[in-house]
Amino acid sequence: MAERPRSGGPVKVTAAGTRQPSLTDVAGVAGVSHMTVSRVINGTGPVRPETRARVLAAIEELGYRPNSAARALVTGRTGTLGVVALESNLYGPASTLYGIENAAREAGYAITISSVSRPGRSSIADAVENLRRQAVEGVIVIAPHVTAGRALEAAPADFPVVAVGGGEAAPVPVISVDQRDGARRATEHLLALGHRTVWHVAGPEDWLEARDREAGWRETLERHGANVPQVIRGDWSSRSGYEAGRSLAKERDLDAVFAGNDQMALGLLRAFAEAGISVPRDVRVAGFDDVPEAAYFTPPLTTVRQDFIEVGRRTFGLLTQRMDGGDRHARALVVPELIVRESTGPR
Amino acid sequence: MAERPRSGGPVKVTAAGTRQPSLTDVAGVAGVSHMTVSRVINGTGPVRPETRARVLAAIEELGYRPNSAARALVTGRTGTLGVVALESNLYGPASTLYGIENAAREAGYAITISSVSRPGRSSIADAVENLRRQAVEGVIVIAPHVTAGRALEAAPADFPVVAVGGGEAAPVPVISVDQRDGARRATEHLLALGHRTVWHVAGPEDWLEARDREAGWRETLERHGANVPQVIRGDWSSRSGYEAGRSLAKERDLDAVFAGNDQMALGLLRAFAEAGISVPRDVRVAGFDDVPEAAYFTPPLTTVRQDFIEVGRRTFGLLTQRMDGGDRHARALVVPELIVRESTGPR
DNA sequence: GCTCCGAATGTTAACGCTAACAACAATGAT
DNA sequence: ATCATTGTTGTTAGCGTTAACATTCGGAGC
Repeated sequence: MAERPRSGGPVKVTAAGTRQPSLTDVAGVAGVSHMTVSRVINGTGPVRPETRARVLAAIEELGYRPNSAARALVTGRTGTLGVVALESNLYGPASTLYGIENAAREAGYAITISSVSRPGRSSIADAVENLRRQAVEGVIVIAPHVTAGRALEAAPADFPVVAVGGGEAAPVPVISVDQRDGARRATEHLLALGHRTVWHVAGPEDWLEARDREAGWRETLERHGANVPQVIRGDWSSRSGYEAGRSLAKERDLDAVFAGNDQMALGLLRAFAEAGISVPRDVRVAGFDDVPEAAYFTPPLTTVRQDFIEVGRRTFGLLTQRMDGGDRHARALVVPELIVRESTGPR
Repeated sequence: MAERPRSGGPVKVTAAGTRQPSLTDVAGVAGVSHMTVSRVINGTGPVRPETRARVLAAIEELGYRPNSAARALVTGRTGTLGVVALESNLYGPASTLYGIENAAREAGYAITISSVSRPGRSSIADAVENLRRQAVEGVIVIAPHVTAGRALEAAPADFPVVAVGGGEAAPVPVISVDQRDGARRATEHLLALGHRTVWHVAGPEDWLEARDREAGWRETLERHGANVPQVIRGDWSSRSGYEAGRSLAKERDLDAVFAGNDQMALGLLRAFAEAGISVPRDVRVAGFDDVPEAAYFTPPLTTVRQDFIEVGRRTFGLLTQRMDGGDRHARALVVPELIVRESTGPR
């Protein structure tokens, strides 16, 4: 029953103002060395149960909180990952962010974000540099943008960066949803309904997702020997979809339209309603993303669902692999799913 | 012309593997002491132009990056703020987050996020504690939730926490949009169109915003001597709005409905369309938030716009004030704006 | 020619923590 | 009884940075 004296020497107690208690303070109260306290906290090395209890009590009493800066300094690890996010309310990126944050938190990592208002080669590079200055251990770039991919081509080999949904050519691991496959599914679904061809309202040209969806649509039409109409280009917004719809409404043999995302599909529906074109009776419409509202559009929208939470989780997985020295050219594909609703329903 | 020798003693060059260069390494290359390098980097103290140039060259050459952990350890400041965000794709919270991140970045702060899947007393407290362990200098809680507010009541006085859109009773600075006023505007707009009363589809009871909007609606009706119909409760989702719409469609003298947010309004529109009820001819509908899609609903939705970017900016401002010892009971209100569209248009 | 001053630089000591090794007791084997 | 072994605790030395003080040096003032 080694009843040690409750305090050894002159203990540096939280006296001068508001200084946070340190390991040494706890050690003083518990009557042990600071090392023993460290061992209790980290579970490294053996500690006698009574000692442990005494230390835990002291920690509780002082409200001790480990100093992460000191820990990071000595271990060289910060336990923080950076995410470069496009500053937008687009459903996909936001969901991906939460997926990543969840997976990271479970694994004991914190997430620091650096947002980018307009993606561009230098802004992405700046954001990454900004995060490196925060001493993150790795960076995830959510920027499904052509220029983002280009920015990543210069990614240094000695620092782990992964990209989600972009930068196919960059020497960093990439995880993405198979946009082509999704577009193929939507297009084939429309063709199977007997339409001779399918129009397409594409997203902005500098988005990889937009390109891939367009490519998937085009390939499918060509494979089926269908005529490939002129692409109409939008910017993902409902407004641009609306404008596309206004010009499409003038088209004579308009049968089916595949929109690059749900927002633009909404704009289409709006424009068609105004023009007295009934969906699905006169024209069938499909979208992409399956935002939660899509089921309540007028009419409910057929669309392609992407599992963003899964994307986030796998992205985190790819990053940890990369941090452990994994391949710079790893790739992962998430397969989307077609959700059929009334907008492509029976007439 | 003090041409010092290019290297003094045995400089600890980046030799053993991948160790990052330190101040001392830079000092060795530049032929100065590490303190001079520190002064060049931080702009503290005088340095001769030639010396500065030499140091900058050495920094460039080695690709030196200051070690933020070491800096944080000695200064006691991490330059990081924490944000507790509700894990949702709701338009408002996501926009607020970006507003905060922008303002913070401009001021040289990094943002660490900790998301919370379901708000609750302990989960919020856990998230805050989690962030404190990351040594953030202050925390912003975006959780317009009743329980969130309650969790903040226990917020320690020695650590700066601010809340956005919640926790009216908590001893922390709060910034919020004037929900009551927004609801009043929408309700009065509908009453002014000649309706005897206005129905309300409210958000979940444990959301403060839902309560405030409901209160604003109720007050307005009472002030105008209108009958106050039974509130229908949703959960912000389009699905719940749709269900509310189905039951409202059976109501006999249904004239006008004020939905607690735009998503639920969308559900209403859908249900009414299915029931053969025309908006705005048979029923007028208003929403809340002005999500970007609202202008393209069928019909375009009258709604109350909140400036979330402004909210984010002011939240950051309030936090920095608080960190400088500002009042724990500061409050800030952002005034919303009514946007009139076809859903409450002429019949 | 000497002192004094300020500009420029250097030296030393923390900051709070973990890694590495040292020390000591109790335990069991010999 | 002796010695290695194991369990438990302590001591010391950094990690890379900034704060505080010390030093050097050239020129201004007398």
